[in-house]
Amino acid sequence: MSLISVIMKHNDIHIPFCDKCAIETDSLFRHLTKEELENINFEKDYRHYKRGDVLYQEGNRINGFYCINRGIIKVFKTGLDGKEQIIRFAKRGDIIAYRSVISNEPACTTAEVIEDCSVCFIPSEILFSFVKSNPSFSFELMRLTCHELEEANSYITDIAQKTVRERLAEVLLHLVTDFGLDENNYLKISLTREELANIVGTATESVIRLLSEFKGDKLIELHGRKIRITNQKGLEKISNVFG
Amino acid sequence: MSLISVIMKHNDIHIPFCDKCAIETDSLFRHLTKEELENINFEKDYRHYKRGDVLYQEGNRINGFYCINRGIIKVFKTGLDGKEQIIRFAKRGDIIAYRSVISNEPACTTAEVIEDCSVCFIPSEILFSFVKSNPSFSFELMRLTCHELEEANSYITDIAQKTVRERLAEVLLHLVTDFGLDENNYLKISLTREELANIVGTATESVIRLLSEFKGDKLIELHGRKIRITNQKGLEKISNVFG
DNA sequence: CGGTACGTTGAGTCATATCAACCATAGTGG
DNA sequence: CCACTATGGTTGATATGACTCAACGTACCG
Repeated sequence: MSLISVIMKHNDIHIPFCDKCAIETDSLFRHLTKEELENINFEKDYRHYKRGDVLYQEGNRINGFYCINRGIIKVFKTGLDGKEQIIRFAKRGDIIAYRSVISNEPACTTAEVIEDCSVCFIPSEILFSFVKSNPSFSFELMRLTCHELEEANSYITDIAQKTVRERLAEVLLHLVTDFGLDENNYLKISLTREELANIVGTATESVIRLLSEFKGDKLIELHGRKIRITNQKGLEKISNVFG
Repeated sequence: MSLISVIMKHNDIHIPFCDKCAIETDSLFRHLTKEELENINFEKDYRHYKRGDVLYQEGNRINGFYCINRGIIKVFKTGLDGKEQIIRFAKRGDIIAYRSVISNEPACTTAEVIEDCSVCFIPSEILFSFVKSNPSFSFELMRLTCHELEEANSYITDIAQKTVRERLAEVLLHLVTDFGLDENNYLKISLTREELANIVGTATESVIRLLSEFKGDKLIELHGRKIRITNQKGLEKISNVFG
């Protein structure tokens, strides 16, 4: 086996270059200068995590933020009786933990790996310096935050006013737009029933019952954790997204 | 009646100076330079609204944001069947609508006056120019947004996991911290039962029933819309704020 | 005086949570 | 290799929190 093929085979262990990654993922970092990107490249730490690993935990002080290169992470808050409420997911190109860095407070969420991840860890000071010195980066970060805020507010309205049934349909559709379907219309992300319940904000049993109801109505098919979307319009109708 | 006394009597109609106001309210604007404050002062528009007036409506394009000088505003989203979900309140020193300005999207909330207001309207361009040219202002605005985001996430967790009873107690406590109590322990803000329901995310009747239950348990007293907090510890216990 | 908005109470219903039992699968260790 | 355990999934029975609907009271306002 030649050296080249070894490199090719294990190319995921090679540290990705921020400038390349920024363009590919169309991430926030595309607003950085060449010098700034090189700066991150030099300062960052490339790390690998497996399903179930915790990147940081609610209450932890963190001294940097994460940019996801590969894999999927769930970000959740822990409520009463330790029940998780999943706030968001992060995938390639997304950054997490920046909120705690900006507000200089302990993390108010926990980040746990759902699909094996490679992430870049970037020290707080780098973020601070970019925010101070690069107005257009700063502006984009602000836009990103505003966008998340708007999503959070929408979700408050949903969760306060919609039924569990409607919310579950809506969550499935969100997963479709965020993670996409494969060639056979299977959702690319797979979650446990409990995780689904922790997004929707309901009991695991309720998710199970509603999923099999959707299945009975020929809206989806269930193959273990893989969910096939067979009637997206039907889900949209249930979810009430358009009033 | 002397000229002085006329001025004194009607001093609320005189346009407040941003530099004075920024210091008094300890608002975001304290991070602006003297020149920038003078710039706002020159460009801004001072407006008055009465209870029930709408500053801007969901879906509107807005070309500026508001800084509240006096009064109280509720900011809400309209859900299914037109039911309001109150997202936040704004009072003296708070700014609203900045999110839509930053993301350059139509407003995703409606702002309506709860207590007669005086507000300064500041054109979008001013905000943009400050964000671009004043990193410390920009940073503080980002912190503010992050703070709101964190609050929204907490509320999602609450609303998904707590009972209406717990949430109502929690909302009352939030109103205490945000608006305070007068010398007789009456909440300084008064809301209709429906408005309370639209914060908690429940039906008006449920709020009424629970309020009179709290009253029966000697936690509060009800005198029309005025609510007297007689046992704050009791409310804290019910609200489950400390696990 | 009638009208309108808000507040209150009661009765009935339903969606959803809770509790409990059971099955399937995979990993572990003796 | 098999019992053992843990985890996740499923189903049924039951309980109940909260919503809905409806009626009525109250207060203010022109």
